[in-house]
Amino acid sequence: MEKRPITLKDIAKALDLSTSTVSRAMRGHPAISEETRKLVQQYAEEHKYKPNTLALSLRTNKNNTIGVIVPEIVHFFFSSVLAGIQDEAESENYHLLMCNSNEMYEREVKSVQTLLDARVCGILASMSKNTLEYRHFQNIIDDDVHLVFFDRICPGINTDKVVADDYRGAFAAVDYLAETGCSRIAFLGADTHLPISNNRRMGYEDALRKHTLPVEKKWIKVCDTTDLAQQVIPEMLQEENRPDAFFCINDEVAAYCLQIVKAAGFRVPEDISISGFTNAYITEVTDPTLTSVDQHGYEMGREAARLLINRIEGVETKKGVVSRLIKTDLVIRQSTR
Amino acid sequence: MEKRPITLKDIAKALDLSTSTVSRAMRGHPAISEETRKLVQQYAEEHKYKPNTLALSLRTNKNNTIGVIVPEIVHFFFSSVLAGIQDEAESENYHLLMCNSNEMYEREVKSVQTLLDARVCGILASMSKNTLEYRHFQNIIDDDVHLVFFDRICPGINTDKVVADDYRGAFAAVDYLAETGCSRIAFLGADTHLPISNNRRMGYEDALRKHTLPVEKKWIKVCDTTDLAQQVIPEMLQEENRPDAFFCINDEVAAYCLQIVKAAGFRVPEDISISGFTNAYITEVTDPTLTSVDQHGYEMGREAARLLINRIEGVETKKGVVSRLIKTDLVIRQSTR
DNA sequence: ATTTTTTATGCAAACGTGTGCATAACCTTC
DNA sequence: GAAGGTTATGCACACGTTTGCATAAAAAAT
Repeated sequence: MEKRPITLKDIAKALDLSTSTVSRAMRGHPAISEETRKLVQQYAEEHKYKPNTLALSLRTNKNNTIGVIVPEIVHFFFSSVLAGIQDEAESENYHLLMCNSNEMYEREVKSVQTLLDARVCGILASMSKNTLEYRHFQNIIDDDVHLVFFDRICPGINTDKVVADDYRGAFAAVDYLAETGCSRIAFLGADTHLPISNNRRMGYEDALRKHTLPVEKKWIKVCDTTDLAQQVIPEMLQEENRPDAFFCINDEVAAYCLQIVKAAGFRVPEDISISGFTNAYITEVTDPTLTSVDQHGYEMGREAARLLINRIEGVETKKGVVSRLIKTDLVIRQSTR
Repeated sequence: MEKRPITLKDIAKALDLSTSTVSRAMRGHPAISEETRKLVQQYAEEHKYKPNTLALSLRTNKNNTIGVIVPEIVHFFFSSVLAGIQDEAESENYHLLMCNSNEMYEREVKSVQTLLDARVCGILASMSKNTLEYRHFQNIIDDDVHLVFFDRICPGINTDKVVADDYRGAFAAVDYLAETGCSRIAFLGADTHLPISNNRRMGYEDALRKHTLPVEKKWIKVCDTTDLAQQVIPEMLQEENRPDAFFCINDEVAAYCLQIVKAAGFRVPEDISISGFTNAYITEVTDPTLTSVDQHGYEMGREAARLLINRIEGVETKKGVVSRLIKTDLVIRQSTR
């Protein structure tokens, strides 16, 4: 009844050879005669021999698996990154162990534990929003497991990272807004401890300065969820000196911003311009369609996976930290003039 | 330099015991004295002993890993399912090995191979659109690996499945369209060999019959991508007897349909009603927002994972095929009257 | 005091591979 | 024909666990 898969030992017994000979024959060791090599390989082929990866892993202490921790799965950007990681890993014959922190610190810690217990060769991680304690990430490094951060890097940990060029993306978008006549440009960002938000804000501010526009505190808000959008944006619209453009940290906020602005009776882009960030699918279905900054998540995923694999296999030998920057591209649609 | 993780053997040596005793002490075997048990467990705790899962897997021939094959990752519905699978697997201490067929038959076959080679305990799969040959799925069963299909089931393979109640979802949507005064309701579906499409079409037809509306061939089209939408919908709008409602197989097509219909000068929902399927994120950002049928992807993922794990652990003992139906819910928004 | 039972521990094999070393057989060379 | 070289194969162990069986020591029963 039980159909046990065929092993090297079985082949050895059947062909009256030792397992070592069979093992060597399979991997084309030079000290094996052409004759027996063919014999063994043919027999293996016929009986559909599959090396037991578990045994192999135990032997070599390498399981060819890399772990991924994302803060969210149902998310255009992160799923794009995941797709890139997946493709790169697959082409290099690595398996993918996926964990989802769900933007919760505790689950992030647990995910790290899970991956270390599974003895992965390396970990790709994007930090949860509310993670302020970094001990668990340090544990990875202390265990001599390679670690590469992508997008949401961890400021307290000194390790390789792949990030989008947030500064230039933000600069390009705000520069465009200013050039098309907007002068009161609001920045809807995330918590200041997140580098992605800070970098974009610097791009935003520098673009304003380039056009000699003032950097006003009241136009810079933490507003990175749709809930916050419902709360923050209406208030801003009611001020005597309301913004004439919104540069949003992500496309969801931008889409909600668009709805709120329209509902308040303003025309987009004639009265108010709006730009998002990510260039997610939804930018094409709003009315008007949304201008956004493409983050190239797929490429970021590929790049991060490649870097990690290079580290694992010793191809990347740089002693210090390797930082890769993924270019960002402004995609102009109808929500800006 | 090399920081080798501590093993049972190390503990044994340090405490001058045999590895077997240490092993038993760790797992609370009754034939071990309270004294040594505490001694061992404390030492293990202090030295942060972690059982080597690879060795364990080899020993028990179970690696506590389940494989998932999805046709697409950057996809609201599939990523929702993935999130559900992930949560359920994690709570049952199973790892997740993820594969992405990218709607390509060849990659699907390769993914199955990958997962079988990795010796997963079971596989969750949703079929690629253009898969017509089922040999690779049969291989899974022949290898005595558990297999559960979700959503896009494979008609030729006799195994457990979890699907949405497509029939009732479609029925509810079309019923609603008819009740709100639509009488020329178009069905934009997928290829007929996909059960999800057929089931929805049956729901569509039955709802029409309930309202004694004719089932017209010319209003039933294969149109499941945005590319096809651009091509099919304008033609339908130009006919003398144009549809006054579109029931679309997914929300992307519905969103594009909405754009096309609006661009052609029709009002939604006054002139033409539109309903999607899935209840993805985009339904809330279009203008008007989109009526859709919620497929509860997350629940489907959880249910599928639970069923698979029950099979693996022998909890689910039913001899034949287990079929689970996930309820669907019509969510009414502004694109219908 | 001897036998039986109980209790706690160790030995050795197993899971499927890979590899250093030994060895046997064959071939070359003088 | 013996020494040395080459070629092909096998032995034994290692990776880290678990587990059936044997066994030593202690306790209980006769």
